[in-house]
Amino acid sequence: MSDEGQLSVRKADSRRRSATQAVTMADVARAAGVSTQTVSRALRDPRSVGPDTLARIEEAVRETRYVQNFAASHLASNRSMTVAAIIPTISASIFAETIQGLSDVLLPEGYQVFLGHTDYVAAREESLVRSFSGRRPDGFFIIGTRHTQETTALLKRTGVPVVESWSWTPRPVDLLVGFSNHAALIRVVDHLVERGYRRLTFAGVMKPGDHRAKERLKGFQDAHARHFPGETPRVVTVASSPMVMATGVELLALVRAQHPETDAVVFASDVLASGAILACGGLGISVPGDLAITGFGNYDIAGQLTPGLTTVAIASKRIGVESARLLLRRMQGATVDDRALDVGFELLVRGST
Amino acid sequence: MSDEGQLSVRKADSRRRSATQAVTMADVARAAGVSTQTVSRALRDPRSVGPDTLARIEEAVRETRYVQNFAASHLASNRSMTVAAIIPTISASIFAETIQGLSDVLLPEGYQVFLGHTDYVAAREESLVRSFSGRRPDGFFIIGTRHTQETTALLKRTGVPVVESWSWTPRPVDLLVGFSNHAALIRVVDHLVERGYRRLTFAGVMKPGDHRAKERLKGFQDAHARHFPGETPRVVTVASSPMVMATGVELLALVRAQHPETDAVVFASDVLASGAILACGGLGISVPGDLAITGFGNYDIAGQLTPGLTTVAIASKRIGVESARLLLRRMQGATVDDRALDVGFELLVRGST
DNA sequence: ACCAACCATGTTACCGGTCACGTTAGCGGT
DNA sequence: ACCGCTAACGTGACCGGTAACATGGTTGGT
Repeated sequence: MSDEGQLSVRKADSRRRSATQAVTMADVARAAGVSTQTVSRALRDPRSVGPDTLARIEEAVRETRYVQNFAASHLASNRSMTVAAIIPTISASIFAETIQGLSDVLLPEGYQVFLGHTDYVAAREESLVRSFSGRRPDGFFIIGTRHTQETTALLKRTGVPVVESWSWTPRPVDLLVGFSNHAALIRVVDHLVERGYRRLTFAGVMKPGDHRAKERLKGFQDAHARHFPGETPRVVTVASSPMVMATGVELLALVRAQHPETDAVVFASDVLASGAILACGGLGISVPGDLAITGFGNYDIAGQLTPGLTTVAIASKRIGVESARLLLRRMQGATVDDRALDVGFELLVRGST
Repeated sequence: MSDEGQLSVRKADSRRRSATQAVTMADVARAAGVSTQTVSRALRDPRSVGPDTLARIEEAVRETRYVQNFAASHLASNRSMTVAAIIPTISASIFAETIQGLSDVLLPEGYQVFLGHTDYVAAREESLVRSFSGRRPDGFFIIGTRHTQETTALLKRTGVPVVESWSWTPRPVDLLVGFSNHAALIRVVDHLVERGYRRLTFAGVMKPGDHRAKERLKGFQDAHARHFPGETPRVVTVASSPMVMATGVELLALVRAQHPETDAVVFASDVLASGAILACGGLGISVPGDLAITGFGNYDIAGQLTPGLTTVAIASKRIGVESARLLLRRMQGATVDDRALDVGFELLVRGST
């Protein structure tokens, strides 16, 4: 009691290392007249201490402007209250929504999200997992299901729950929240064939590490083989162009040059398809009269174009939300019965087909 | 070599708390035949130990699969090697690019990025800063320059560098990397007037906490007052609609209903302007013949529309990159001479005006 | 009245690193 | 031979919390 006001004094030990004059839990304990353990209890579970003790501690926290040090907490309790998220690129708004969903669920529970992006390079993914592991996250969230062998091994060794997403695999590392890109493209092709289109061409950006794009291409090829046995599926790709509308325009030109008989273009993304639809206006190509066009992702623009873009809608935010829920359950010690969740997809038929 | 496979043995001390069988620095030290201090030195500055010792330690790290524990490092050294980033929303691709720039620079330097989003709510910003402070980040990056008083106080008390961005203020909390939204809109209005437009209307989404949108509106109003003294500037806003193209269509309808004489619409964002331009096609409105349209942000779509969208280009990725560089310099102990960096903006005149 | 069960709180050791400082060996100069 | 200096490495204390166990006071059933 009598040492009230000594908070800032903090014996000026010349060996003191930290530059900060940080208030510690001991300061709060002194101000409240209890032990540090009681302060710790009050902060992590207020009901575990007596009501007036709690009030005194809360007052002491306010008075001293105490801010808990998570690093110490982490070290002592072996829980970091963080989740590491690894995505191909932040700039793609569709992944951003997933991250938004993820953090919408995790932040209120006291977890914080580390973000890293791989730019579709497997080696970067591996080095990210490696460096993130040093933070001892309580969970991992990763977009994609294909990793280097070492990445998979690293993830398994962490001993914490791992969610893979945005894709599908029979053998997830741990948990899975995704859908089949392959099945989605089959649905697109079925739809086009049903509408009477016969000369389909797939067009997309194929970055070496973008396995979701590869799965889509594979779906196109498999469906094509089923509908048109013996015919070689038409495929036009660029490897290094950025995922922007101008690339869609470029791809459209390639399609018309290499496969002029094409009556429907299946784009690997709405971004590309939108660029192509807009370009068709200037080129005097009627959509879907001369050429049908499909996209993937159901971006904002898909419904605003004239004609509207037929595309595959993915519940991107929901992927984040469900992943967070799975992680939470596991991080809180519960067991999860269904380790794989298929969020599916929806074919949205609009004017472009 | 021969003790391969014994890693998991680790004397089963019944009082051992951590659930993990984690390899510690002591394990590495034992394997290499040195003290933990030497291992620590080898990891943080390889040149500070002898070359053959270094080789032995590196071999021991590999053999034991040691992963450094940053929490312990943080606690002991008082540096967390993290940066907290707070943005209004992750979904807006334009902020995503800034974050991409930020982490592109910080990750290679060993810093990791915590991400939180406020949804344009000041109270959420405050609670984010509060909870992030517990992680003791070595720096803060925030989009926006307007905060609650308490937020500002919290930021200052952390004692670490803080970058505010995407806006401008004569009194930053610490560092500033941004531009004047106000000046940008003045430039837009000047351009329209120069082109002969006389009946301008501003249209945008005005979320209560979106100060950048407010600054743009203010810029419009001030420029309008200068060009058309005495006239009341026309302004159409919605408060709660999401920032999507459909909202642009909605705003266009409002403009035509409330101010039918309008000959130029100044949108607060490219997203809205793009929706409006696309809708004009369907409504038989000629752009820029009947109506000129401008946007803000120079999104991908702006250059692909017909007509192209006149807009203001912001170096959004560069904001992240420069912010990271400033933070790095300060986190590494250097002093920064120029605490405020104006990345400017560029008016891109296209067909829509 | 007695003892078990329980609640609120304190005590002790420890989490896994790093800092400050100490020690040792090797070297050249005088 | 002595001294000082430097490079390389070790020792002990400490960072700021929390788990496990211990303690003292209440309560309630028999």
